[in-house]
Amino acid sequence: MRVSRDQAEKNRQTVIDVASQLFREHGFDGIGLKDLMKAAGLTQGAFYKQFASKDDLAAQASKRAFESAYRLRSAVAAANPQDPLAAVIALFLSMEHRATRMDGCPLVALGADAARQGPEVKASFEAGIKEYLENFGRLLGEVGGEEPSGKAMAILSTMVGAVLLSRAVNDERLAKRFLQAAAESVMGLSAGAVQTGQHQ
Amino acid sequence: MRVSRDQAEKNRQTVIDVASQLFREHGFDGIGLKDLMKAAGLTQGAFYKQFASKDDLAAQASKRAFESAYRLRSAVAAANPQDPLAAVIALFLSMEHRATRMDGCPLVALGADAARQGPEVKASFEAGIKEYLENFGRLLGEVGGEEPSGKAMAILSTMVGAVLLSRAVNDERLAKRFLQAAAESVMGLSAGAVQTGQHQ
DNA sequence: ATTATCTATAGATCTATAGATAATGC
DNA sequence: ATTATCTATAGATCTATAGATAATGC
Repeated sequence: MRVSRDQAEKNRQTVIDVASQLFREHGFDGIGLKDLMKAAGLTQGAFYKQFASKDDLAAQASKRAFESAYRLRSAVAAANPQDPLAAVIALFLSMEHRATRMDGCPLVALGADAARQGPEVKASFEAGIKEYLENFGRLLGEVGGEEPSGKAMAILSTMVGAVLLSRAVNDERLAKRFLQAAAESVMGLSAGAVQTGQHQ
Repeated sequence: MRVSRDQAEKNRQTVIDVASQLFREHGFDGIGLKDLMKAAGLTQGAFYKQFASKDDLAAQASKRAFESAYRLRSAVAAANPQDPLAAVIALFLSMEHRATRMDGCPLVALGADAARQGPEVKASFEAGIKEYLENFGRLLGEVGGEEPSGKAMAILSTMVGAVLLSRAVNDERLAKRFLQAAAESVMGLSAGAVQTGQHQ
């Protein structure tokens, strides 16, 4: 029954990965520990050797979700050196992003849930939001001031709101128009940004 | 024990009102029927004479939440005939709105939850979103075309995202800056709107 | 000897239903 | 006679814990 420490650590990472997806899909309250552990290939009994509580897992899974969102943005930016910001915006405001809650932005999927959670989860979200803002600031060609810029905050707000609203309506045409309207608005906001061809 | 039909109908309305607030506060999965009925001054047993299921109540409570949001927008617009749009925007992007989830915009509080709910709840949200867009279209001075305008969609997306993000961070200063950045961006988008002094 | 995972379970809570009760509505 | 609400409960599920098991790590 017992596995090696190496394997135990791998199992723990799998639980966090799986939880980061299933929480985004069902909400923090929409899935139980039994189903989470089963999806990770374990039983519920193993949970409390790995995590202090469901809240603890929620905080770690949130952090993980922001990490994979960051990795995806970086990869897309690197693949489009001529206009990395436009590429990141297009990815965020795509119908594919709307369709894949499980792998999408945690702010859209869990932002409202996070506002109701304990301090651990909220800390993960606050850090994730600041990372988004720094990231956008750099893509906008801003010098790395310590304060996030209003422009970055407006862009993030618009994109998060648009994907949220596009998911809340069944009408696919309306959903698409939300994403397009946000894209136009955000591209307008980012116009005038220095195009250095550099990113990260 | 039995009450008059009049009183029974009043009780039903109270349940819907209370649920529209408590769902916004705790999420659809964050509060049970027992607590909802208790908050309405009844016991859980009375629930199923009034509603078909929790989903049914969720759909009706969502509709009610959009109605009271609409009433509030109308009142604020009527009280500020010189610039009703600016007044509605200022209300939406206020720290008071951020603080009162229970009485605030259902899109911010429950938009992500709604995307995971059944068709009844989603229908309430779709109708509520279309109402917001028509409302903003009129305030922008647009003639009432059948299609919501991209401008109205961008404004709604930005405001919903900004309040959502402002609630997800603990840092009050950052929260305020999100709202301010969104206000500036949205006022820029709405510039050029016809100022007729008429509303509704 | 230690420990990662398992099965089993405690105790609380969830949605939904059943039957009793007491007031309304005819 | 009808029925709105109550108490009580069924059956499922939730988080968390306890103790058994079997493999690792020393």
